Amino acid sequence: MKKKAVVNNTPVCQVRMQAISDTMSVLSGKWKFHILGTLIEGNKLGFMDLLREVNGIGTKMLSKELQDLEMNHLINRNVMNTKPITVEYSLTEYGKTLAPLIDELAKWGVQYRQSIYGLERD
Amino acid sequence: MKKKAVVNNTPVCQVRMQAISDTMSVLSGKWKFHILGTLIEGNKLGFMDLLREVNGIGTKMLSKELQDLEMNHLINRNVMNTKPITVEYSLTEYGKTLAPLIDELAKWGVQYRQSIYGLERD
DNA sequence: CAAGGTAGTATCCTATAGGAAACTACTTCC
DNA sequence: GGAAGTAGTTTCCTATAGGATACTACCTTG
Repeated sequence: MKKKAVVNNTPVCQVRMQAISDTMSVLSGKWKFHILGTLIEGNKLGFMDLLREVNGIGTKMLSKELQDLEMNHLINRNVMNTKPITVEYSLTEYGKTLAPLIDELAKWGVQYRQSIYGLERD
Repeated sequence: MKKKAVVNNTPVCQVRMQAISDTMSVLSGKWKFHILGTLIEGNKLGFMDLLREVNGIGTKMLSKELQDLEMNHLINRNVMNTKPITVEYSLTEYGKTLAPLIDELAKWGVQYRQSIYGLERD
């Protein structure tokens, strides 16, 4: 009897693995989830707003990550016609489809922290 | 009027950002989602099974990531009492709580790919 | 005209994530 | 006894992610 694949090498399973890679490559790096998470809460935010809200990020990374997200049509960059020029970053409609994923991420993190500090059942 | 935080610096918002960081640190790296995703499908898998199923991973990375996951109580490592010694990796009950998150990740990836290759609405 | 706000760029540097390949150690099959 | 399977470990190497810092450029306010 020849050794068969243990799980599925059916299309559906290949697709699943591919899909995980895709999502990870779009949301790669240390900051994208934070930025998106902040924009979900904040609706429309300027560059300096995000710099303040996203704890620990610097201008270089913020600038670069915002460009990445914009290129993938997850956020809008709107240069406003104000006296000191301001820029409004916001989620696109498409970017909003990430909300369930990010909520799930946050939900699990909350419950993870509880499982460690709440009850030391080790 | 003093400049106030634009979003919320309320506890709930701090907690959310913290939670995202927590989840990301537990699931950091290139492979953890793939490994967990495979174990969700495969139930119980050996080292070589995982090496075959997780496309592109090498022994060093697989070994290291499995150790990480085990340390965080997300997977079990069971050395079986077989003739050529085998090891069974499986999700812990706690690890299974990641299923919704990973499903969400995969779901979004599938729909992302469709949005690119399906309809070129650029 | 200096200070402070807006929104970034540019440069330099380093820690580390992760790949490739070789190697251990044990067993069973042919 | 050599090949092939189990499950890893070790070493060496490099690309790059990301931090710190300084800088541009424009506008407003005192």
